[in-house]
Amino acid sequence: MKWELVPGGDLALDLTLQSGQAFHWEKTPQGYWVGLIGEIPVRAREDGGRLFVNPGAEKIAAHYFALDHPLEEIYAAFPNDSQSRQALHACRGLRILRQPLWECLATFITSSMKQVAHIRAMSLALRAKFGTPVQGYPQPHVLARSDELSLRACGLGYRAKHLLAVARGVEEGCFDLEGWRTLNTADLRCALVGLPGVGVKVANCVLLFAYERLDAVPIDVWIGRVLLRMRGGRRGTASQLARYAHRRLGPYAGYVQQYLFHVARVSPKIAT
DNA sequence: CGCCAGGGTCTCG
DNA sequence: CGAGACCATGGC
Repeated sequence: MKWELVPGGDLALDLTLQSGQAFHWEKTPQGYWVGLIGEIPVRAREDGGRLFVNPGAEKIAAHYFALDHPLEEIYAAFPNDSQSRQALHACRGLRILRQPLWECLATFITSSMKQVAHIRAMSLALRAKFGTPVQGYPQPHVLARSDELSLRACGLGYRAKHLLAVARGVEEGCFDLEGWRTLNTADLRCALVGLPGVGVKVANCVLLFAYERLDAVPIDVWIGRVLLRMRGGRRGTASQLARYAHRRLGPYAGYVQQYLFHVARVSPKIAT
């Protein structure tokens, strides 16, 4: 099997693909990952922090895995508390992906009140039922011509209505996901929150994982617990927690959040 | 069986 | 504005 080295280093591929950003990658018994970047089939493996992919996929992989993110600068901006430092130590090389807009938005619309394994199951079911021959994430126009019952058959439950409505809005041109790239983060968040089934949390996931807004902080139940501990047990409203996270976690708050999230989720019992 | 999950929306005070 | 009910599904 042929492999090409992708220039750039310091990538922890397992952590990156297991940290609840993208849900369709699969690790083979041979130890490499297979998946799709958009519609392009890609296999990838990591050795000593360096990324190797199938010939021809170097460019798209470098972009998707964000090998250009300045990790040392990001780490220098990490907050200096024990939780953040421990998370950094445990997750060094974990990168925030640059995902295609639609599939990121769609998968996180289906994510509400679901565990990571369930989100993966729904994503795979949608790809199998509606996807292209290579089972890329079904495009908006495909879902737009479907119906709520067919989406529910993929395990979406009440989320089916939201996904269908957003797919139809994108297809009709009401929701210009690509055009919204030029908006500043606050305006972009407002635009996303205007979509059915998209609240602040899902909007921040899409801001962070697809729109390259590395200061966006999705606050789910796990990060909520982390912030609760950071605040010494003091609770707060959603907007209070958001302000606190932004101030406390710094200019790359989204990166810090992802490291904290992964550590909390993988080893929930370890209290620091 | 009860509890929980990378929540959003609507209603009521 | 803030709290609570409700929404489906699957794993444990």
